Amino acid sequence: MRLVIAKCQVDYSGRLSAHLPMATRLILVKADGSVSVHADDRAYKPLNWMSPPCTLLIEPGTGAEAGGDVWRVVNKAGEELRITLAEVHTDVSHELGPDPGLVKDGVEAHLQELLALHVQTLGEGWTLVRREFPTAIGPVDLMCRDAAGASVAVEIKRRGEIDGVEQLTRYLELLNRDPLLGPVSGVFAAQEIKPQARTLAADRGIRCVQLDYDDLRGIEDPRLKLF
Amino acid sequence: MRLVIAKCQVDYSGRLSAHLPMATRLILVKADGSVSVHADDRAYKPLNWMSPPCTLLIEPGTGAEAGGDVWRVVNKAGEELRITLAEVHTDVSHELGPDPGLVKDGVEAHLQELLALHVQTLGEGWTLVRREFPTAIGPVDLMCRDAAGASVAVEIKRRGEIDGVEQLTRYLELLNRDPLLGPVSGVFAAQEIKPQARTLAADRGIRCVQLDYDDLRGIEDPRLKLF
DNA sequence: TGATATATCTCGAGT
DNA sequence: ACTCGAGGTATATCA
Repeated sequence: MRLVIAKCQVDYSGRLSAHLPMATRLILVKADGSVSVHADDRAYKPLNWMSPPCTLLIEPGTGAEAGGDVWRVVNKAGEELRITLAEVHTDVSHELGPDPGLVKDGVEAHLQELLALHVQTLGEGWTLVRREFPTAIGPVDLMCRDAAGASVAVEIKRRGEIDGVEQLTRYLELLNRDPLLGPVSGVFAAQEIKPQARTLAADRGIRCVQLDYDDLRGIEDPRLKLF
Repeated sequence: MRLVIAKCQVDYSGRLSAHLPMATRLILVKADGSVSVHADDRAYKPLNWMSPPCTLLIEPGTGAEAGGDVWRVVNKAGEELRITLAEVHTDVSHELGPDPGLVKDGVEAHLQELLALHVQTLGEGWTLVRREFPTAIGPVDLMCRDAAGASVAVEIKRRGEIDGVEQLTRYLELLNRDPLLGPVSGVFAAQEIKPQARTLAADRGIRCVQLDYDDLRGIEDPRLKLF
């Protein structure tokens, strides 16, 4: 990893064109060859960048002025990030080695696990038929039966948006062509459901259920509640 | 901007939980108080971060060992990024000042502007009714009339994918419920149209038009072409 | 402030 | 190589 703080001008041409006028910024060159340019705000997003795989070519500046070099970062798609250096304030390098990587908890897969364990939160007397119930166009998150024994397809999202409703609609359309399954209704379950998604679901006769991750995780054996 | 290269362990708890085992990484502290942790790969995305507005509290390590400090970065929502330092290899600071900011060209908004100015590229004798034509589920990018006076809804994307076709389909379904507008047909216009999107559009009777940004920008007053 | 749409989205998994 | 889905998406715009 090489860290350069320098006055620079940056031009990107590729999927779009973007231009950064001359100013002092941080330039990050990583071991995989990628380059990013950061201002002194926003944690997440660089002002400009080139993702790996890409190649950095340094063209020495003409004459004696400090900086002056032009860095050209190019990738296979023909995109180019061109950095023109004017004054270099800092230039340090350090070998970091590979990173052991990130461990996450609380993503959609966990919601599915938890809800599979507690389908009764969707309705009294409901039972789980199976997780990842296969269809021709992909697996339904949960297939359940309600207290009356009717089939219910459940689509789970962390954030429920319109796309998720469309997805469940496609499943339901397909599943309802199978007379053996009988009529299949739908439940759209998410930690957060956008108004648009709610509206579309209502229009399609799909029930929306808001999930609480901590509640689901905290559900105790109901027998314990007798005491 | 403060740049620290250090062996560190990182834990995030907030919208989910995430953990990074002890390893050498770059820690970026920006002037707005935001903090990000980078490995030696991937230009764009930090391993972990806290977006502004947030507060950095440094708790001195116990005893004499180098590093040892614990950094706690918290925001108003109660999310916390906790960085435990073990060995500090580099620690430099530099004042960057505000950035003049990025100038972009070629995004969807520009395509919409240009196409609104040149609806005749969609068909001889076409006219623009209005941009951002409102419907109950959101605005249609362009509403036009063809040479025969029939309504046409135009959805514009930089990259045309299946979602865009679904979106236009929803608009068309809604618009065609309004007998005053008469039958409304659809045009899906994009710089690049994925085969899947093209197929779905054909299935729905939606015409696909591939846009060329440079062509659109370069269209001159037709009268000039007489000379 | 909340909702909505865009993004050089990025990134990973699966085909 | 391409597609699809998820993301602590982030970010800007608009009500």
